[in-house]
Amino acid sequence: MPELPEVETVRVGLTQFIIGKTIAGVSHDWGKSFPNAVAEVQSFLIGAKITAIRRRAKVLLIDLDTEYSLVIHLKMTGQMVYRGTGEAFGAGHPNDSLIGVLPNKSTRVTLEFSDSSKLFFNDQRKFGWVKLFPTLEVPNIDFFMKVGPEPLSADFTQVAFRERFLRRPNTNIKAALLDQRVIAGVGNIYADESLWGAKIHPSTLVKNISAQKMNTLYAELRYVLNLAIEKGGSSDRNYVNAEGKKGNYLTFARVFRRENQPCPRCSTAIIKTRVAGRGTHTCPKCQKA
DNA sequence: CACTTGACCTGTCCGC
DNA sequence: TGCGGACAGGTCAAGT
Repeated sequence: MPELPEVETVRVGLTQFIIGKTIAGVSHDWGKSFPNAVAEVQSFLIGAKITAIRRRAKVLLIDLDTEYSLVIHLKMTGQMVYRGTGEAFGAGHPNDSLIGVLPNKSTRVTLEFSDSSKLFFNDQRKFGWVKLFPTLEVPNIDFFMKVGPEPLSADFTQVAFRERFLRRPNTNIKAALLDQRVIAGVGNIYADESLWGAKIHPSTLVKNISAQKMNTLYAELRYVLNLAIEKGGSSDRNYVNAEGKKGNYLTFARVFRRENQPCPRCSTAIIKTRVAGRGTHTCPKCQKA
């Protein structure tokens, strides 16, 4: 799913549902989805109470009072779906039409809490994972050592934005936006949406983009990320929030998944091409190569 | 070193 | 209706 706005939406939902709960049981059916040893899980997870839910880049962190944290990456198709005490886990649940009976064939990890409510990690493509780390070691995970700044943090300025990108002058701007070491949290949807907003062609080399255009991109990126959070993220296929509900951003999208539809600015038909190895949506008139 | 491609998986859609 | 191929929100490792 899951770019910054989707993971943030899940974080807010989980904060509402599972803070203060005690983990009573864990099960998983796919080693790569939850690679920690069983003994480790027993020692540091069972009986632990959830103290906080955090997000960094596209990664979700569930902090426990054992000073361990669950570190979760949803990759392309991951879901974290909560079902409360007294809610049906299958037939009868209000979200059945979307998610259906849980666990389902995509469920890789299930956490059961002491009040019998449950949290399901579903992941059709099995790229995602849940790992257990000592909370203090989380910042030392290789990914976190390399990842760039949060684009929505209050102290992330347009000057800092330009400086980060100028470290990759010979890369095309789309690849640079997707590179988590440059800035955190941007994926294919919001890369395309923000480049359309700034009228920049995705293949343009970073060094050939003016400071003024980069300032516009900074503003457009923050605009689309904030709007997407407000709309509960984008549900292109699998993404759902902690309640199992879809996000609404794509009804507002200007180019993503809108090939052959009119550009909202100039009515030219949106085209789909391939840039940086990814499906890429542009207006051929507004975004000149 | 910087940049690109393939691999990791399952499922769906599209053309023949 | 079946089958092969391309493609899907993300990262890594390996290749050039």
